[in-house]
Amino acid sequence: MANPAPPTTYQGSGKLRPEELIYREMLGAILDRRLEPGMKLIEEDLAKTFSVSRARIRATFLQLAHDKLINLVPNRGAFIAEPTINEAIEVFSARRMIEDGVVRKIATHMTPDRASQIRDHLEREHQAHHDGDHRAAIILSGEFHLLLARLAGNLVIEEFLERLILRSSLIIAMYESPQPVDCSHSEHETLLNALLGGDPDVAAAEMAKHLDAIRNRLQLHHPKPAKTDFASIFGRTPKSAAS
Amino acid sequence: MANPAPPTTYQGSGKLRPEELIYREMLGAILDRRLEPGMKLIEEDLAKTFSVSRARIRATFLQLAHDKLINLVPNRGAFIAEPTINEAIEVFSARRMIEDGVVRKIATHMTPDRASQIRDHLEREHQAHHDGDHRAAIILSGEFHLLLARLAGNLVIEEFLERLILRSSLIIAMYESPQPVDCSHSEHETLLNALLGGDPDVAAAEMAKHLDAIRNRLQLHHPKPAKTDFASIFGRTPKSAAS
DNA sequence: GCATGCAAAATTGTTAACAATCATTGTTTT
DNA sequence: AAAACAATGATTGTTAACAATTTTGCATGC
Repeated sequence: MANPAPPTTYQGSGKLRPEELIYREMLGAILDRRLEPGMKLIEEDLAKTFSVSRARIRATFLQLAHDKLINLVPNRGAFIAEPTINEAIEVFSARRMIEDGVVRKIATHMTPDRASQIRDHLEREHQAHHDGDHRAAIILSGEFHLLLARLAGNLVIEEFLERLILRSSLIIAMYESPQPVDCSHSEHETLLNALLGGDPDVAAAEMAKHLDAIRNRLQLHHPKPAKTDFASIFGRTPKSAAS
Repeated sequence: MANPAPPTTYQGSGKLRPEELIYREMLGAILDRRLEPGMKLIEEDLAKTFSVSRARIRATFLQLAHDKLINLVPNRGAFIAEPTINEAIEVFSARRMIEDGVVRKIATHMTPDRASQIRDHLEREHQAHHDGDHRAAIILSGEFHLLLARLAGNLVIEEFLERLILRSSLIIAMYESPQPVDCSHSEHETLLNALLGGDPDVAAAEMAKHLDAIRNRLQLHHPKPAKTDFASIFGRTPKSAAS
């Protein structure tokens, strides 16, 4: 009894809730490395910064933690995630698995409309490269993969891959080589050609090659110190420092 | 500066936080259909039921919403999710994609230890069937797929599939045929044999067949009314009723 | 000098009260 | 009678204060 009303509609349809806004704001800061891995996030400071209540910051933390972008430890607070090497490997391995299915589906169901959507995106990537807009290039590079997922026509996969791509971005930010990573925009063109070929095996192989290439560009050996590591800053080895 | 301490450890290691407990409690109620799709969840009632603050219920809602088990609509509250037919199709399609990769990996990397783990699980499924413990059988059936994901050795995939399986369970609860669904425990044995065969293509095909079989056992046409539908209860069609 | 223990400050976790919003019921108007 | 309108009650959203915990700084003793 007392079963009042059906929910009817979906939640966040039109306008952006402030909660979502803060999420994206922090996300951007993380990917820009203005917030470095391991850094502590103090609720009250953030609340004042964004002019919202602490409760909302708390809710945002839960979202970020669910996406593995921060670590939430009880009674201690929130910290920017520090993906381990093993985690990095697993994320890219997972993407290989997922995107394998994605490109296979697209390759066997290519249409002129889809092809032009991909081409349009590549054009934007090319433009960003030409303009030297490194940040935009990185973002567009991630969105390329997201576009493919969308074209595969499965919202579940699309949402999952979106989170994986965000995680990948954090990993890339944490492990990228000193010289800026080539955003592999030319590899995306190669991929489009493979997709147009229509052979799912070829397309899948190309995607696997691409993801491996991204991973291999990382320096998955010594993560950048990130946190205030005075030993490396001052070039001497501490006698009994932490860890 | 002021970058005090690294997070060091992972969050929920040993003991179960009350938050997690409430999540599982509600989850069980949803899968048991004690909480029916579309039903409204009132914060204060739940808070009193579990003897916690409303804030914690709120946090739990966020988790459940992230896993698509409830819908959160602003200013209106939380409702048990009512997966649409299209959503159901996409969830199973996504599982096909993921589990394709999973069984391929297992088939090509089978070891005696892994095989015996699977056999042990099948034994438990068999036991549940024999005991007529329907609820246990359903849970074990889901955990079979989760075990395969674990054996594939990728935590990212494992966690994602866990959520997908929970969603599947809600879908099954919502769309299952009047007579209880055969939990396909024999199909799992067929799958094990395919995995032991070592041919990834055969194993993948068997998994696809299995997932399709589950989906086909559903009645993806008329979702059970669930909510208080007086029109159907009293057997007459309202003149200008909703929808 | 280094470790240990204690006190103060900072931070998170929790609770309770208040404000805003929505659903329902009852009333009025056309 | 049907639709628009208004008042009530229930429920969510927000804020602020308080309690519990952790971290930090400092003093003490070895």
